[in-house]
Amino acid sequence: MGVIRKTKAVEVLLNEFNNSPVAISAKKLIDRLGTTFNKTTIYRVLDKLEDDGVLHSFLGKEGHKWYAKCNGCTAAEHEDLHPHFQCLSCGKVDCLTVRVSLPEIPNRKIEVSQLLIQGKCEECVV
Amino acid sequence: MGVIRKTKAVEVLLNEFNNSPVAISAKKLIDRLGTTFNKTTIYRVLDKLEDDGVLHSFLGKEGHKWYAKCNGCTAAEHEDLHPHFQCLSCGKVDCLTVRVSLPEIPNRKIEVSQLLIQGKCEECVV
DNA sequence: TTTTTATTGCAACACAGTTGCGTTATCTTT
DNA sequence: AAAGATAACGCAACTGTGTTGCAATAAAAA
Repeated sequence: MGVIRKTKAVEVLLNEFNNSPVAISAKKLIDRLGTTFNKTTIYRVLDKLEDDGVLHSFLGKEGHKWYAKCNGCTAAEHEDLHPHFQCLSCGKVDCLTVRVSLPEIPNRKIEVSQLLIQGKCEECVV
Repeated sequence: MGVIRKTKAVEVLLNEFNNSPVAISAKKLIDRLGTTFNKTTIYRVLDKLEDDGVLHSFLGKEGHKWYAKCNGCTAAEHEDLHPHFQCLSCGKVDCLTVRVSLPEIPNRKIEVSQLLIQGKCEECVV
């Protein structure tokens, strides 16, 4: 696949991620841009950007999909194995820069992995 | 909360987990037992067993809920921080016995964490 | 400018999980 | 053992993300 045409939707969505250091959920993007673009379009553009290695996705608190900019991923392979931190108070999700060492698992082939850590973020820890 | 009454549904569901070394998804339990019990009942019993520290839950591949027996959890606190392995071919989910050391995260309070590793299980690796 | 076809919007759908409420079953009290 | 209290159940209708089919539109190629 791959993003072929530079459309308004692609441009606006990329802009959202360039202006945000944190991850954004599909739902939030629809809340934000749903009057300008149809939700179907938003879901489809996010899908494509992920296939292209521009964004990576993961599942947050309630199984909802979140997206964030990739670092060093290609369309061929998503290299991001970094953990995500979701605040249980404000809902915010950060990409953590730490690398996690996966445990040894005999006889199995690891393809993807995602580590979601939940708790209270800097602002919500009183 | 806590499971108070020993009903048929509780008994049958506990039995499912006692006979299974792997995790089971809520959906699969409904497929299996949906003619005997209403799906609402199944969801509610699973909820309760989790509150009681009998089962722990986590999110699998598509954000679906999976349950497995707890080891050393109490109603007060779920101690299970072990990772889960889901096979992308057959869908099976195992609880891994390895402990994962979480990365240091300054200024944040970690409450829960879940590590889902995906790939091919022993039987599906050719 | 015309043609090609990727992308969009719309409406309807899919489906795991939830909620309200009247009924039933379990446990307690007498 | 029977009556009363209430937790648990079944049912039906509902939520809310996310998806699909298809006709209309717009980006890029010819």
